[in-house]
Amino acid sequence: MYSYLVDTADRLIESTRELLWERGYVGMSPKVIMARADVGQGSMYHHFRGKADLARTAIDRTAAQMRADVSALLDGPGTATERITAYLRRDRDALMGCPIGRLTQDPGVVADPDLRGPVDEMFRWLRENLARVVGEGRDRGEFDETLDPDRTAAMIAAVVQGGYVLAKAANDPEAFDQAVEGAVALLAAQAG
Amino acid sequence: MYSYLVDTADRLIESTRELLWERGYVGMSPKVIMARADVGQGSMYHHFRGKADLARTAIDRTAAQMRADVSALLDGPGTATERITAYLRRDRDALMGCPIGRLTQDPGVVADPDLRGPVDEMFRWLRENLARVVGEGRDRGEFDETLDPDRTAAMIAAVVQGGYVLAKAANDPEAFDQAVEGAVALLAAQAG
DNA sequence: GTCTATAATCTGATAGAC
DNA sequence: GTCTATCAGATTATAGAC
Repeated sequence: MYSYLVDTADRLIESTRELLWERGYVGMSPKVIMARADVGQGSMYHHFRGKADLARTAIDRTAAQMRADVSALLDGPGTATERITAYLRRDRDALMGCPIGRLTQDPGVVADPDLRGPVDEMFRWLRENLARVVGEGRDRGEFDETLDPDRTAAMIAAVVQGGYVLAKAANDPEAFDQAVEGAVALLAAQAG
Repeated sequence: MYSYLVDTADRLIESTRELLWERGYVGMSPKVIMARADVGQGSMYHHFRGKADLARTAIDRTAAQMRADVSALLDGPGTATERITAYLRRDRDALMGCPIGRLTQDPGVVADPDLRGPVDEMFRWLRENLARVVGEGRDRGEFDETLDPDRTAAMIAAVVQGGYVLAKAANDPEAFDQAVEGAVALLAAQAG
């Protein structure tokens, strides 16, 4: 796997990113990371200090990618309502869950400030950007004046993260869609 | 710990319940379960077949307790709006997260039908009951006729589960409250 | 940079004595 | 019912040769 990636460190990082998503920090081992990257033990400990170092690098890369993806939607064309709806309805594999959000349930991540830090920053950034768009919509008269941007932003982010939980529990992506559409409908009703 | 519990099996179950909540299935080991319960290895393998058996028993007990707690709120007094708000604002240690919801992020639970089953049933039950109350509120004129009970129920359950994710990411219970209050405000606006 | 060897500890059990 | 002994394999590295 990852044979298309020439760089050894790069293959290790991609392997770690996938495993963090699939199994979390406590659920993955250096051995499995190396096997998936097709990299020997000596190479791994040459490029990284260990499991935590690899995880930190992988989390940073995933967070950066997510910021770019979300920015494209929230700063794209359309009204505030349209951009928020685009974020909510964004194409997702609901059964995979959120590669950053799942880390909040991981005792190994929560216990290590170096690992929790990027997760914290990511959600802080997300909520700020959602709140900004909600505020824009409110100022343009799309939403009621009384709508609180911060709370609404937190609700939107929570519905997405919770939607993954429902989908995984039911082993059915439809549960995610139901939650998202429930939120879209309430926001639309509020706008009208 | 658990010295007040006379029964050995009971102490093992309580220990497992706590560890599943704190560390998840892949993050806990029989050794730690036994140490916390102050029970020897021989006793543990006498009462249970192993880690999975213990976890199954612990999850069932936690799910039963949660059903009772939620029923008390949803089937209690008050309008539909009041009961749903009571569920959303229910006293919680947001930084602890949901003892059932966190299991959906656990590869060891998701991979084992015996362990995922009770989690699936719990959320199915929760969504059905929330949908029933939303439906009652709609029929009584508390909510707009166009409000979809199933989607709204999924949204409510998702906001709670996602609220835990935000709180853990920020290491601050306030994030949970923000998400919940965002949902309460949207539901209230819908009612008006 | 990559390889193999080594190691202390943990994991999740089984076996059999008491 | 509870105890200790034992076990094969995983975990998370370090050491030193190549």
